[in-house]
Amino acid sequence: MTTMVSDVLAELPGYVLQRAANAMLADLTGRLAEIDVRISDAAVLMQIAGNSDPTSSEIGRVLTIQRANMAPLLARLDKAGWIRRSPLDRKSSALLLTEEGQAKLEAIRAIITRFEGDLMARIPQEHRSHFMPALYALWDRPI
Amino acid sequence: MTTMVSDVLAELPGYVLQRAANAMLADLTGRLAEIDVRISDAAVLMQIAGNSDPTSSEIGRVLTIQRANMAPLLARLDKAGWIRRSPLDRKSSALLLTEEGQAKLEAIRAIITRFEGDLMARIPQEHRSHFMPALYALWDRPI
DNA sequence: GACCATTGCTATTTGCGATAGCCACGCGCT
DNA sequence: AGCGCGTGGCTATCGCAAATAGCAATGGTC
Repeated sequence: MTTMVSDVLAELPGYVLQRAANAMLADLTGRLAEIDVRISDAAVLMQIAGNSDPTSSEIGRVLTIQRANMAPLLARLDKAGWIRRSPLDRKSSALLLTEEGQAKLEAIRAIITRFEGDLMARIPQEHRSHFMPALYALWDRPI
Repeated sequence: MTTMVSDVLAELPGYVLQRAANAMLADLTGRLAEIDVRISDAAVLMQIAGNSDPTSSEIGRVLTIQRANMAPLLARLDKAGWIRRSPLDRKSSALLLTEEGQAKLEAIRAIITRFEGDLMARIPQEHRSHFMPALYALWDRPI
């Protein structure tokens, strides 16, 4: 008995969205694992690099990661030697990439660029230009 | 100082896909919570209803849920009185919906139907018909 | 009848997110 | 200047989904 069971959910948009996101995530997770980076690491490093003197809370706000969850994440990045904190006042610190962090970031960027290219390439070209606009419509972006 | 930090990842398709999926998931989770159902519950119940005498492993295979993770999930559904097991042989059992399970399923279907409608409605109509085909291209469907 | 894959399960771990609570600091208000 | 509210950074803990390892027993195949 092979698979007499059919996926009756396969035509539900929400379900298919979830499956697609999962497949994408698994792929990217695997690619980043080869340089010992998690997706959340990559996201935070890229946000730090792309903004000037961001604080932990600010990064958390853009990425929708709560302060409480930023703490251990940043601790890992710190321990890995990729970021460092530079006090802005007695309360908050700016996050900065170290030399090692910059190097790691370049490796990450290379992987991401290739990954996003591969991703879009999988979408038949007649649908490709509609992909991002459709997704934006579903993402409740906080401004 | 409001939010001087911009989301530099916002143009990456994979990232936006993930954000859209998250928004969708959060919405559906909330709607199903009102009838005390989790998304995974709903998925399993719908698969059981849509196939004849499926076993736990078969359902797990279509939904990509490992056997080990099916066990506690089914235990919950069983405890809730929504499913029951009918032995096929001494090794496997067919999963069946109870009366209560059928009733719950109807409530689930109502919510899902509405949800999927709302979801598609958010997508500007010029992109709408491209949505599912694009996602299918990303989902490595196991036949 | 023997062997091997499969079934259903327990137990444990990891990743990610959410909640609650803490202390200290800054900022705006009067 | 002083007060108080909101915020920043953090610890600790929980929930959920998924993954791994291992196990006993069965079914199917040769």
